Amino acid sequence: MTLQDVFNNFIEAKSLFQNRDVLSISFTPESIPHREKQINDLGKILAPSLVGARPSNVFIYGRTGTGKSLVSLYVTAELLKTINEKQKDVKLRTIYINCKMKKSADTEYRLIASIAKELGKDVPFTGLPTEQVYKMFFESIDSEKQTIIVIIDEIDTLVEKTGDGILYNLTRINQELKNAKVCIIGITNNLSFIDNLDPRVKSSLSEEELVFPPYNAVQLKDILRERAEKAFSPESLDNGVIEKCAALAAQEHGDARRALDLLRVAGELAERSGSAKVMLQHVDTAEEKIDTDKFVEIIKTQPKQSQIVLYTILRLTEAQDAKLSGNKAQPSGGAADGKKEILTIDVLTAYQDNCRKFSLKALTQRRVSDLIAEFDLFGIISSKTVSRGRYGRTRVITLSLSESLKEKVNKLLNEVFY
DNA sequence: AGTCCACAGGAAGGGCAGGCGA
DNA sequence: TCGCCTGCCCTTCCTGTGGACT
Repeated sequence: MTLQDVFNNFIEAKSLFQNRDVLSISFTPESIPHREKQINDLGKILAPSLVGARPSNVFIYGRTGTGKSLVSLYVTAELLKTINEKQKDVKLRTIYINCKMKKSADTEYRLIASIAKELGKDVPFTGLPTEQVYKMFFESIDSEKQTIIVIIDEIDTLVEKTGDGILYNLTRINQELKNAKVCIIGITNNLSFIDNLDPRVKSSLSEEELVFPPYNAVQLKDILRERAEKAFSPESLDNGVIEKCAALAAQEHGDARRALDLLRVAGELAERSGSAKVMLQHVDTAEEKIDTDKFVEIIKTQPKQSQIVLYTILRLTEAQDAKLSGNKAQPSGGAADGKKEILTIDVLTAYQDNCRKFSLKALTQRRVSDLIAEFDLFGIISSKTVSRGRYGRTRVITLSLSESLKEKVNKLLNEVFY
């Protein structure tokens, strides 16, 4: 089959999808099922902006995919709509910033610069003193009588990196403004985040608090059904597909994003395989594919030093597995003898060997320790610090990749180093 | 009860790249 | 071009830690 055939087939084939964008994360639906209470609560809190008053700052908690960002965007959009229709003399602006977007708002400078940019000020990515950026920011908001609602998504990422000084500055901002009023909506999925904040920041940022509980399987099913109706052509889904996606995502702390991803990827897989319907097995494959893609993408984008650390852990795990299966073959040896755990020192020495092998400069133990911790955070390995008494404290490291994923990562890293 | 191990992980700061204004 | 600023990656130095050993 030539590439032209592939394209022709794609054009001619009856698509399972009507509008696949409906299943993407960035799609804003007309209604948000099972979030009526949160929408109303947030609406009540933000309503003062309709008459030009400053709403209380709000803090929104909830795990990923519980609709926090969606509800915030929805409510602010509705506010703007209402103002356009009924309160034309009131000026309201809303700004949405996601701190997890790398290089856009993960430092104090970048956050302020992003907000200022949204307000039409041209601020360079870097180069100016932070104080000057603040000044530009103040000027841009205080230039007229207006209310500005700033939604800061993944606010914990920002504070983790830069400390809570920036939140202190932001929550105090209203005392310095003459014309404008600023309201901050902080969104986080880290439930213990606010407890670690400076008490002054804590009290002013969380004047109001909203909690978004996870969706259960039934609610996820409703959400999926509504989206699927718009996303897929009629009769494109086999019985039980939606239920399965909902159930799988419900296991994963009720993450609607995950449910939508599953459905979308299952649909794409079905379409690619030429199936007339999305079947249950497509959902299974989709689940595996999503996990694989996530990990492979993370590993691919890591710097070389991180990759070599992971490569080392992979080699050590392999060597250990080989040893274990060797012991099984000859039971006299006893499995316990062969079961050597992988410790920080093992990784470090093997890593240094590998660096020599690939002519790379080896990093210090301190840094390698951080890289190992990063992989733990990604969920690629799992490590547990254990105290071995007289033999010190160390980390026991195990690879948490499935066999098929291990193979893929292995291939990827081999390509990088050979 | 005290010691000691082998780290974990915090703090401080160096060096470099990228970007700005003068 | 120079001086200045920020972000990032990294090192150095240091303190803290939990449990086996003495």
